[in-house]
Amino acid sequence: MRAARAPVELAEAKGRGYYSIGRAAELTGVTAKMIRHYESQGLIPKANRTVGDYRVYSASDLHALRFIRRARDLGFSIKEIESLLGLWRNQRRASEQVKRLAVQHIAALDRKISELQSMRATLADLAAHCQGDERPQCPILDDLGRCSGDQRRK
Amino acid sequence: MRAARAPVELAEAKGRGYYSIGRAAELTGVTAKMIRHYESQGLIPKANRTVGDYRVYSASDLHALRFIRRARDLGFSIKEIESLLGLWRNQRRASEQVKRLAVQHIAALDRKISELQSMRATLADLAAHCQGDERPQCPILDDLGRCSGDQRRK
DNA sequence: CTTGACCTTCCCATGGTAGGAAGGTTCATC
DNA sequence: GATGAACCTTCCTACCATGGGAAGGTCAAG
Repeated sequence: MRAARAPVELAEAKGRGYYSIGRAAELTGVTAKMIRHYESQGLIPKANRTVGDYRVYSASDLHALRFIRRARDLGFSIKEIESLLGLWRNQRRASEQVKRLAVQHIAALDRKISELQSMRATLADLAAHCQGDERPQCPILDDLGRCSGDQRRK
Repeated sequence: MRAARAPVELAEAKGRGYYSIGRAAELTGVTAKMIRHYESQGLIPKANRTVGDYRVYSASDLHALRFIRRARDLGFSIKEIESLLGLWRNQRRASEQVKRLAVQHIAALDRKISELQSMRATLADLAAHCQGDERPQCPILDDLGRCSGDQRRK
């Protein structure tokens, strides 16, 4: 029997309900690469290691990884996820703070969406006027090449 | 008719209708940084230089830069712009080729848009159920932390 | 000749993800 | 107890478009 906090062997860790990084990746949908990356960025705490220096993850570590995965699927940036994780772990948070982050993010998504929609509309309009045949005449290129109004960026 | 390809002085170049990189940037909305970058990437040909090694741009160079700027505003990638520029310069292109690129890009924009819309919808739904008050109970965090279905990536 | 605006090149950073090389660990099977 | 596969380790590179900044050269005007 090994003394308390000394690094353990992989098999033993598994027996105690720990998971290797590959298994954690499978179970959470976050690649092993990204788990290491998040650790190096400080988004998640440094994982415990076995004697062979393998990372091991507990069920609650997996829980956090799933949280991250889900938040990324919703388009939150790593910084935002850092905040969300903080609130998640803080039992005394006010849901108002969480909602504020969510609402801000919704607004950001809306901005992105309407930006893309405006591109799409312009391009669809151009394409609609293009014959799309073997002739060289093309309103799309004509438009792209035209000297348009204000060239200066915001 | 200008005698040779010998580099000229800046003042002389300006007199002949050439523009410095800073001026070109102002006039096209493409920053000087990006103009150099595009040149290094081969998107635009190497600029002519003065004896002092300053880049100079002709009116038609500016035209191409505006083309690039406009295409980027429409969300085309550099690779796509490379193709578009090729077609633009080729007087014998078929407008069909241009249209195909445009249509493909519209489809890509549509995919992005609906991806963002789906994120937005999920998040708005979560936010709608969150009281947003001083209490810690929060459906947004609850959802993020919940073990959802299939974690494996495509 | 000096000043200051403008230019040059070169390096570094962003953000999120992935690929790969070179080498060590674990574990099951012979 | 050796071998080989599967897995892990660290470290470096790349993507894409953009921008920041340093160190130094060029140019026009005073």
